[in-house]
Amino acid sequence: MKLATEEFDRISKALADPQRREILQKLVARRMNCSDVHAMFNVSQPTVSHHLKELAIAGILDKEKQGQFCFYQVKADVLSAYVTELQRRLGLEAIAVTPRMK
Amino acid sequence: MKLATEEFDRISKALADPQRREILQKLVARRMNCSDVHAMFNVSQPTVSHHLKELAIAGILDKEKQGQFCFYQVKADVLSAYVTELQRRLGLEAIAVTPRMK
DNA sequence: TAAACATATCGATAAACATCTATATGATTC
DNA sequence: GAATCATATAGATGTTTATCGATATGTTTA
Repeated sequence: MKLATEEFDRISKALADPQRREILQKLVARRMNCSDVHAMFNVSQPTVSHHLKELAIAGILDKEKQGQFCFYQVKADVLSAYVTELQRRLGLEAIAVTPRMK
Repeated sequence: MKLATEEFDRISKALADPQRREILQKLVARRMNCSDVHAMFNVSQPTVSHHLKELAIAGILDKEKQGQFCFYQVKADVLSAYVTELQRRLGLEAIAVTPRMK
């Protein structure tokens, strides 16, 4: 999977915020809905919603609506592609990066 | 090499800006001084100086003064450590990342 | 259908930041 | 030592952004 420059830029920016990185890390462990995430952090529900949206727009979260709930899930292949591209740009050995789990 | 959370945060933020990433990429190819970098981009000299400072504070550039010139050089080991830590946090296989050249 | 719940959007605010011009500092050269 | 060059700092400006409270929208349940 090849990332366009625009996508790469978006992801870099999405990963720049510590709060967003923490949210993402929780979602790496398991798929969750908005209120699950909200319960884990000391920020308001709109703030969580905003961050999830940013991560989804960046393409690293998949959003799936189920009734009144909205589940967010990490797109490991996009993250892999991002890290690979980052390595390339930084002049590091481009070892293929694979998701830990299927 | 293990990165503290604070260093990791700094680097993430340093890599969030496209202009800074482009500057960094030029420095990956070869060590340069400030005016060399300045000549490559359409931003003012103070802006270049600012970006180089940010990258240096983040720990991914080494700054070496030689007379009136100031050379900046990529610290590949720090970048490697950053990418490795990023992979770990993103739940990707933690394959050791090594610099392309010694 | 009314109440409760989950999520998103709106509008505001304060802080961070990328950039500029002007200037200071320090090194080289004539 | 005056002029020139390389870099850094100061101060200002406009933009982006992280966050909030209030509210809208849509869904489930009593």
